[in-house]
Amino acid sequence: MRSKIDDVPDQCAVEFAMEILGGRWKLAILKQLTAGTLRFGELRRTLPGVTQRMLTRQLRELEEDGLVSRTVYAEVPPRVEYALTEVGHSLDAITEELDKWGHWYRERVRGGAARAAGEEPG
Amino acid sequence: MRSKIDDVPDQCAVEFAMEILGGRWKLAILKQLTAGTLRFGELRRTLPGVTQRMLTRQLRELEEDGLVSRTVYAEVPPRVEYALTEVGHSLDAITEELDKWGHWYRERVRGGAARAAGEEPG
DNA sequence: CAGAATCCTGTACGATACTG
DNA sequence: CAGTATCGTACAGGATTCTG
Repeated sequence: MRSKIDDVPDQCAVEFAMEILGGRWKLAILKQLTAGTLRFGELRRTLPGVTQRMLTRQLRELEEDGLVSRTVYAEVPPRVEYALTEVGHSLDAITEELDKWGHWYRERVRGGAARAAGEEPG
Repeated sequence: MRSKIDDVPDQCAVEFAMEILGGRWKLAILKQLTAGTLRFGELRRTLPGVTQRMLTRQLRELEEDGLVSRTVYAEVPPRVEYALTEVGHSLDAITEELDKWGHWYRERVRGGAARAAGEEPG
């Protein structure tokens, strides 16, 4: 999913953004970390669907892209903490809105899709 | 990518949102349509990377999810217009911010990642 | 506890060709 | 023009096991 867009002109920055934020868990991870630092296990517990493998991989990619920082403590048992970098925090508003939208949309479809609109998520 | 989350509790709405908006082109498509109605070919031209097949599929899914409306005109040559529904428009702010972020991030990585932050995208 | 290693599968996505 | 129909592949994502 990375480094496919290089020569693409300016046109669609959303496309480019999705190269970074694509993947099923990325934005969810970022959302969880907006609240603050989390250990690997904690993060895992907040995302019931994700496996360790996927969580590890996505975190590594987010780290590579400079959105997440990874701090390893030389202790036993091991402790690894993840936090948003400054760049990562630049997405706080978006993940927040996405969360609200997801909530709103879920209620909307659960409650019957064809009811009168009027209450927007944002 | 659809209908995997059913029994998942309220916890992570971002995860749920990505079930709807996941896929490489969904959000880019939605962004393009914020400006207004577009024909299939027009839409295709604004997204240089996408194939007809993928564009068709993603549009169908967006239609199923009630984010996009599809209008077929009984003409020859055929004309099909796509537009955001009201629900689709509820994502305008998000796609807009995502676009700005993508732009900002791209400049950031292009210009050298380690420069002093301070100018946020939003 | 936080992972690395290994193996496996579904499907997202793509290229090409054909059609009303 | 706006699709469908086929065929094919890469990789996202998962299950399980092993380790410092």
